[in-house]
Amino acid sequence: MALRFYNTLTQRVEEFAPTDGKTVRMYTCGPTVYHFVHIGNFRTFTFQDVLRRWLRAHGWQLDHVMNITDVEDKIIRSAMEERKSLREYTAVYEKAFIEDSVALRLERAERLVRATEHISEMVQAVEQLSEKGFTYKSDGSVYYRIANFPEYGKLSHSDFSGIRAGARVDVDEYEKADARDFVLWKARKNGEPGWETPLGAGRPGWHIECSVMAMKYLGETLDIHAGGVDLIFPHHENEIAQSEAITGKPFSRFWLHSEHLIVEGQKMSKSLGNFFTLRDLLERGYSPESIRYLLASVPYRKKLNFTFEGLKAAQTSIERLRNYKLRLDTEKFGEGGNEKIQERTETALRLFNDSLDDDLNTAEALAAIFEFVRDTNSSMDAGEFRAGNVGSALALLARFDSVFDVLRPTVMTQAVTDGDVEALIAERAAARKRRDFRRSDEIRNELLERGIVLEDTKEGVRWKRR
RNA sequence: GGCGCCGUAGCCAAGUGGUAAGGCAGAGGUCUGCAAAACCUCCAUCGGCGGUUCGAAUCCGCCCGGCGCCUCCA
Repeated sequence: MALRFYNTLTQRVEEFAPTDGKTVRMYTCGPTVYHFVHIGNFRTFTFQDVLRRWLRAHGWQLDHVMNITDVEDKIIRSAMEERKSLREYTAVYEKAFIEDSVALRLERAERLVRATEHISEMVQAVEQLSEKGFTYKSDGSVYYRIANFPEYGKLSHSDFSGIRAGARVDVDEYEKADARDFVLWKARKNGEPGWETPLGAGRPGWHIECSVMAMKYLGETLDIHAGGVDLIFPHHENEIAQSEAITGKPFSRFWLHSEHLIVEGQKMSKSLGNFFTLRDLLERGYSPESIRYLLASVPYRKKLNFTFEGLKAAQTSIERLRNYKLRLDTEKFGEGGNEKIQERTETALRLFNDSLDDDLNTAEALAAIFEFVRDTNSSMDAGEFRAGNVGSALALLARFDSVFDVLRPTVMTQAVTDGDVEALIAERAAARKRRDFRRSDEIRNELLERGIVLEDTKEGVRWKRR
C-alpha cells in the first residue's frame, strides 16, 4: 500500500511521494522561545518526529527545516521587563527546548533556523510584495492587503469576501484597511528592540519568517508543511498569501495538521492547574519514553486526552515490549524454524507498515505489534517457537522501534554495576540450591530496591534494570 | 452567528456498510519454593430516537452532550 496523508488543503487523503522522488522537503513550525515548551507543543513535535521517521522508512532522504521564533511581542515584552537582550532572554528557552527534545528522542531537523538571523531576507520579501502591490503602509508599519490575493482562505476553507473594513476591533492599535489584513513589518515603538532597515526601524511580523525561511532553504514549493491545527488560520493561511504572492506557485503540496492535546478531558490552561511542561512530568517520576509513547500512540488527527492513568499505562505497555525483547535475546529456543510463525511475523510486519502508511495510524500499528507479541509469547510457552524465528521477530521489533523509539530505557545513574549484580545472583543461586529461600529472597529484594529485577526462568536467572 | 470536529467497555483507543482491534486496570486460573515474566478464561453492541439497506458503530435526519477555530496559541 502506498503512503497516504490527509491534506488540509484539499480535505482529502492523498498519496504522498517527494517531488524529486528522493528527498522530502519539509517545513514545520517550531517553538516560540519565550517560555518552557509545554506537553501540548510536544504532542505536535512528536507527531512530526513520527512523520520524519516514517518518511525515512520509505527510503527517502529528509531536508526538514524547523524554525525557532525568537522575536515576537511576548518575547520583547518579557525581555524588556527583565532588562535583557532578546538573545539573552531566548537562549535559555531555546536550550531548554533542545534538551527536552533530546529527552523525548525527537530527531533534530536537518536545519534549525532562527527568525532573527533572517531579517534581511524578510525585508527583501516584504519589498517584493510591495513591488507586486500586495502591501500598504500605515503608521510606519507595512501590511499585507488580502483583498489582492483572491485565493485567501483556501487552506482554512473560509470565505472572507464578506469581511468589511472596520468590522472588528483592531487589536494591534494600528490602522488596517481590512480586518483580515496582517502586519508584515511592525514599526518600532518607544524603546523596543528592533532593526534599522529600508522598511524603517522595527521588526518582522510573525508570519513572514516562515515563508522566507521555508523558501530560502527548500525552494518555492515544499513537499510538506506541518504544524498544529491552530496554525491553519491565520498563520498558515498568511504564509500561503505571502509566498504565493511572491512566487505565483503553490507554497506547499501537502499541509498536515495535528490535533490538540487535552488534559484529563479539559483544555490545558494555567488557571486550571493542568498545564504541564516536560520537566514537570519528569519531576513527577514519569519516564521520557512513557511520555513519548503516550504522545505517539494516538493518531495525530485525533484529540489526545492526556491522563496520568494513561501515562502509567504507557509505561506498563513499554515494559511488556521490553520483556518480550529480553525473552528473544536470552531464551534458548529449539533448533530449526517454524513456518507458521514465520508467516505470522510477516503478516504483523505488513499490518504495521500498512497502518502507518494509512495517514500514520499509530494506534493500529501498535495493535499489530501487541497481537504479534501475545501470539509468539504463547508459541514460546508451547515450545513451538524456534531459534530460526528469532531473527525476523527481532527485525519486526526493530522496525517498530525505529518509529516509536521506546525500547531503550533512559539510563539514569547506574548505582549498581553489572558485576555487582552477577555476584549477588551467584550468591542467591547457591542459597536457592540449599533451599535457603530466606537468604534468596533477601538478595532479590535488595536488588529490587536498587532497581534490578530478577526473573527465574527454566534456563536460569534473567535480570534487567527498571 | 459562521466553519468544523467528536461522543465505542472502569480508563486510553482502533474500526467508517457485513454481525466490535489493541493497551492499561479488574476478576479467576496455569506455571513458580515464593515471586517475576508469560499464557488461558471472563469483562462493550458502539450517546438517544427515527430512517435507508438483505445487513449499520460505520450512510441520512433530528435530538442530547462535549469541543475547536473565527483574536496570541502546537
